[in-house]
Amino acid sequence: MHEEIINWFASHARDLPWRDPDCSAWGVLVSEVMLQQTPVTRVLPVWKDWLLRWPDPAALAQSPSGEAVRAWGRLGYPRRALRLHAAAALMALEHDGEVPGSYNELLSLPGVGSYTAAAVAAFAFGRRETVVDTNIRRVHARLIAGTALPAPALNAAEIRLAEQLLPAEPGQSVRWNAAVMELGALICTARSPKCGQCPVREKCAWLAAGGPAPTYQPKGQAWAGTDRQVRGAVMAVLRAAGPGLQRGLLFSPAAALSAAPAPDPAQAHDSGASGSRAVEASGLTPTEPPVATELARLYRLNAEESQLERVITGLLRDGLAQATGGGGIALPA
DNA sequence: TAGCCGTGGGC
DNA sequence: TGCCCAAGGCT
Repeated sequence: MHEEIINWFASHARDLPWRDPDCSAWGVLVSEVMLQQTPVTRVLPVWKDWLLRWPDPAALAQSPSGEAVRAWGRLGYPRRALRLHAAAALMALEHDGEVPGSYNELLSLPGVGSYTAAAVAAFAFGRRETVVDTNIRRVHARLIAGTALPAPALNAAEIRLAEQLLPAEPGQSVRWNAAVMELGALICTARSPKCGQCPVREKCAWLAAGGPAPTYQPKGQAWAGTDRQVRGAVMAVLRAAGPGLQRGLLFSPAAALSAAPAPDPAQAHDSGASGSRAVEASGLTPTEPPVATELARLYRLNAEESQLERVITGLLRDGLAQATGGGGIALPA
């Protein structure tokens, strides 16, 4: 089983820049943090820009945290950018500007949990670590346990299984971790697995059992109308705006209506500029076209003032508002 | 531990 | 069209 999966990996692995032997440990760490809950295709361009701009932890630590949040763009979960910046500052201060190589040192960095610590120790430093991510959990569930999906939450039995399956030799253990993860990402996928292309389909307990359905219903996350949706829209405004964003702009329906881009897609390219003029005309504050566009997106959500207040409080609590220069939105209008 | 935290592509 | 899901971490 190990040989078949590792051989499959040798011929089918994606050519990803953070897998290049010349990629720095910093590059690996940045990739792992960006890849937390975010697909590879969306990470790639941001990762490349990020490493060109900040080739090592010290470089990032010397930039304001808001720059990290803006460079993060629309990858999602922007607190990751803040934590990566904090991790860079900590590495500059306590690790001589280097990414530490041990699991425990990595685990102590903000935004680095058990998965990321193990992955960086393994993939950047060649260590023998038990890496357990969602792909590996799913492959183990099917191949070994014979179930369609892993348990709703990671448990001790899964970790023990992963430890038992990990090859003893460090180099082989690294390849095994990467190979099982890649198998889960490309073949043994959550939705419609490509069992016909699987190198270990003959050994799969789930297939042998006839591919039984999941025994529980994964609960989806609500989105429309939630604080998360509003928070994302406010964050987009904060990223687009420079320091000094006016609180009133976030709450004003007048600015909302006038800043709204034309619904006609043919005129959509013009929406930013016209929105900007409209916002300026509303007398609230001078602003930039991208700000007007993001304001318009926020207003179309029709959030109640109480919801906006709650979301802004959360962004202040997390430090995201201050980092982007929008700390002033805490003040009364 | 369960709930929260963004975003957009694919089915 | 919605809904599902993606190399999780933190509280």
